[in-house]
Amino acid sequence: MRSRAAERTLPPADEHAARFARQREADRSATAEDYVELIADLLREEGEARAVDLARRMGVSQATVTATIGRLQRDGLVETKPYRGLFLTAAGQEMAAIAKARHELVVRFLIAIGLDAETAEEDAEGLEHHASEKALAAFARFLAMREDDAG
Amino acid sequence: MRSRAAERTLPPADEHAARFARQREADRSATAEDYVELIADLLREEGEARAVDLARRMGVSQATVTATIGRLQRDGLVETKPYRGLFLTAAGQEMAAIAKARHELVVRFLIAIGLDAETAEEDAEGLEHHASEKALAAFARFLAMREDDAG
DNA sequence: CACGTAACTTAGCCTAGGCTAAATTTCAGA
DNA sequence: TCTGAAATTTAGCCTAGGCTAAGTTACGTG
Ligand SMILES: [Mn+2]
Ligand SMILES: [Mn+2]
Ligand SMILES: [Mn+2]
Ligand SMILES: [Mn+2]
Repeated sequence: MRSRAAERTLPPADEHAARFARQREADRSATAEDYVELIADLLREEGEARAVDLARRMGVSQATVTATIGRLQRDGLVETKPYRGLFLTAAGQEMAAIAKARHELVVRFLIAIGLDAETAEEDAEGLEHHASEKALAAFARFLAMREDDAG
Repeated sequence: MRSRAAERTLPPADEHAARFARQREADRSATAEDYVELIADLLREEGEARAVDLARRMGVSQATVTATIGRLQRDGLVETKPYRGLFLTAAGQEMAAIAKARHELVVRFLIAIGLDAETAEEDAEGLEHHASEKALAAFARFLAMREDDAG
């Protein structure tokens, strides 16, 4: 009988720990992903990506942007020409493309299950960093299936 | 014609910033949620919640657990009787209940859209902290609808 | 009952990512 | 060309959340 495992037991400790470790890993890469995605968007839509605009759009001080950009440079994702705005390395462009594709997939999926567009965008900004490849594939399948029905 | 807004424009800066701010807020509360949820699980399933077990299951050192518990105590979520394990305050129990319900809703939803149980658990550990109330409601609707179909 | 081990805490360190205030640099307009 | 405002950087600070190593404390067992 047991309706919906209310007495779900705890997983093995090491497996449990691995889940949290994966989550911490995702948290660490989230900032880099958001920054390179934003830089790519600004380059495409405004022609240049300035630190001021990053600060404004991230809701953060310019000093914070400078520090973060320093880390992104150290990690080979961003290049700067002093007082000339920001550019993405090949690695940065690749990360941005992946981040953007993932972001848009998550948004479309959330809208498909009934969220309004603005909430979908808000939630996607966080959710995108924690969805595994398998989850993204499931989202894509769901969207594809839905299009078939509409076909 | 335009198939799927490839030229999606950037949102207003303040709205954009608000999304990131919300995400940072969610990140800040994630640790507390995971800890109180785990403490509640351990209390229920093992009868007590020891710091050692938290460390093992979180994949973190005992010193880290001590420090984190200190913050949770400061924030009125946890109580400790020295060398007697951990307990939740009323606020802690409430947060744990909400976290657990949300966790399970996310897991069920992920399974419903085609994820295997283990991946669902892994992803839920991160996703749960970034799904808005509206998103959770959409997940619940989806599950309810699915049960109707099966009915 | 004492004593070794496990549990816990403390001390000291680190990084990411926030902040403000104070330089510094660039650039456009008078 | 000069000069002031805007953009950027630097300096100095903070918290969360990690770590290791070195104490302390409690407890079960011989
Ligand atoms: Mn994001
Ligand atoms: Mn994004
Ligand atoms: Mn979690
Ligand atoms: Mn959880």
